[in-house]
This record gives sequence, C-alpha cells and structure tokens, in this order.
Amino acid sequence: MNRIILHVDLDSFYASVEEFRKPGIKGKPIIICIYSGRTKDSGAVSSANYKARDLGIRSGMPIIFAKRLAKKKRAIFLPADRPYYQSVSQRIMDILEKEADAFQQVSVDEAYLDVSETTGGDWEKAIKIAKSIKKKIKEREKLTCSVGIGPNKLVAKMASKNMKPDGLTLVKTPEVRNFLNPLEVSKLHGIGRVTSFILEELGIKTIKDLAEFKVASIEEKLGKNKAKMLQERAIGIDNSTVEEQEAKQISRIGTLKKDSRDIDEIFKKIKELAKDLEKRIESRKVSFRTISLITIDTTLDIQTRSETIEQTQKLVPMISITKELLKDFLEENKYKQLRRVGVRVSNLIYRKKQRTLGDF
DNA sequence: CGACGTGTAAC
DNA sequence: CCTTTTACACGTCG
Repeated sequence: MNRIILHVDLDSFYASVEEFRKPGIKGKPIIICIYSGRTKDSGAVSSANYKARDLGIRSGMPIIFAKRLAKKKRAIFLPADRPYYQSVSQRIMDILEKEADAFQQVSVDEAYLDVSETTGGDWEKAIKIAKSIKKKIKEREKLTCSVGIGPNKLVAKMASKNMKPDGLTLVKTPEVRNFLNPLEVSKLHGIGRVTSFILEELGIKTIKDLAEFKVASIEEKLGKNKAKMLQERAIGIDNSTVEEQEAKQISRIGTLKKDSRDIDEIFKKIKELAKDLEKRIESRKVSFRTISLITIDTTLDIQTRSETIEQTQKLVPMISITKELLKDFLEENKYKQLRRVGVRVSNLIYRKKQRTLGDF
C-alpha cells in the first residue's frame, strides 16, 4: 500500500507568535532578531513576517540591513524569546502527534506525520486530517501553517513549500514528476548554494534537467553517493521513515563582546556556554565521550578541535578539556583573533537503561 | 576501524 | 556587516 506523509510548517513562526502576543503590532512588518550584543544592532534576523518580507527582509540577514530596508515603515523589531516559542511549539506538536501513526518533529516549527495506516492510503482522508489540523492550530493558537501531502517526506516537504502562507498542497504519487520537473534545482530539498552552482555549471537548471542528466557527469563533480541520491530525489524517491531521532550531538555557541585572543577572556565565555550545555545534558539524561571546541575567527572561518575521553556526564572534564583545546588552538594560530566560540559534546550515550553495555 | 577536521545544508 | 543548532558525508591518519 502507498504511504501518505504530511509535512506541517508553521508560517513565519516566531513573528506570528509575537503578532498574537503583543497588542497593536498586527498588520505591521515584524522582524524577530537574535542580537549578538556587540553593538546596538549587531546580530541577525531570525524570522520575518510576510509584511516584512515584502520589504525584502529575510531571515539570516544582518539586523542593520533589515533596519535600512524598513526605514520609515513602522516596522517592529523584537528580540527572539526562544523559551516562549518553544512552549507554544510544544503545545502544537502535541496536537499534531495525536493525528499521526508515526511522528517526527524536525525543528521548532516543522514536523512530519505518517498517516498511512489511519487513511488506509486514501488521499481524501489525508486532506481531511490536514484541514482539521489547520483548524485546531488556528483556533487554539491563532496561528496558520502550510501543509504538504505526498507519498514520502521529500515530496511532502516540497509540497508544503508550494503554497504559503496558510497553504495546503496535495501531490499524489502519479503527479510527483510533473510537480517537481519545472522547479529550479536549488529548490530541491538538500541542494544548497554550492551544489546548485555546480549543477548549473553543468547546464542543469530544473529538477527535470537533473533527473535526465547523465549520472557519470554528476558523479565526477559530486561523487558517486551524492550523485545517486540527488537523481533519486529529482524523481521524488525518498524511502526514509518518519520517526523521532535521538540527538547525536549537543552544542552551544556564542559571540564574544569583542574580538579576542585572550585565553581568560575567551574562557569566561566558554564556561558560560558549558554550564548551559550541562543543563541540557542533565535534562536529556545523556553521557558523552567527545568534547569539541568550536572557533570562529574574524574572517568567519570555522574550525573545530576535539578530544575523546571516557564516558562522563560532568561539567568539569568538559570545561578543562575545552580549555586545553583552546590553549593549543591559540598557540598554533598566533595571529588569529576569535569572534565566536562554542562547545560541543558528541558520541552521546543515552543512560537510563544502557548502563550494562559500557560497564565492564 | 575509530578519531578527527572540514564542508554542505537546513532551520 | 555576518546568529544558532544539528546532521551527515567525506577525506585523512594511525
């Protein structure tokens, strides 16, 4: 029997949450920002509602750029309140999960629902579920979402992007090729800036071009695995299952008040970040074996240094090892100033049950 | 093969 | 002028 997957995407989520929460800003351009704290307007745009997007404002853009675009437009700039958005998200995810045979939250504002069993493969039933979900989210949280329905996660994801905001798009199995074919390759999920540039150099513009292109030529540029994966995706094939994934790494990164190579200065920031990480490690009941230092220098070049140790869950080794890694880094990079630093733990071991295996 | 570092991508 | 967090693939080294 054919699978039926829904992809639910909350529309400009952060901005929409604030639009409902803060009185008097409805109807205006709203821009949610992550301030780095270096200067008054340093930082990046995290989310912008459609009024703001009309002005050319996009997420990821420096706040200062967005302010220029919004000049004299009565736009509202707000700092991101992520704990609050997280709590709203959780309530919505609870609604979604109840509708699905299998459920996978992929980010704070997106989830996949496998409804193959419930619908018995009937697309009309899937549409009913989608409409009912949209209604509930609207009633309970005053938010709109865009839903894509398809035979797998890839197609559902592409379908949800088809109509926004407040959209609903169904792409049945026989319609998949016609739906994907005319889209630009850069629109295919998994193809970003670099890959689309490479493909366009080969003369590949649309997803149809990609699907029909000689695999050997793509392999030359992107390697065997990626070439195969992309050509499968181009014809809408995706066999991945809808299921919650355990985190494989947890990290925290932050921006220094000013560029620095002063170990004490930098280490102060690292301790803050590590303490925050420890909270999350504790709440998720994990141990870890690998600790990484992440450095971002003034040219925005990213480097990582890591070390693997015996399984632990404690703050102390996390901090002391990161400090060693930082010392080494500074010694080996005498002329680099750091702009941002981060700490990451990986090689995670989920405790609670798995004690016996590693305990000999 | 495990560990480590980088690049790409998505949010 | 330039945020945050995570995943995964790949190359290299011992």
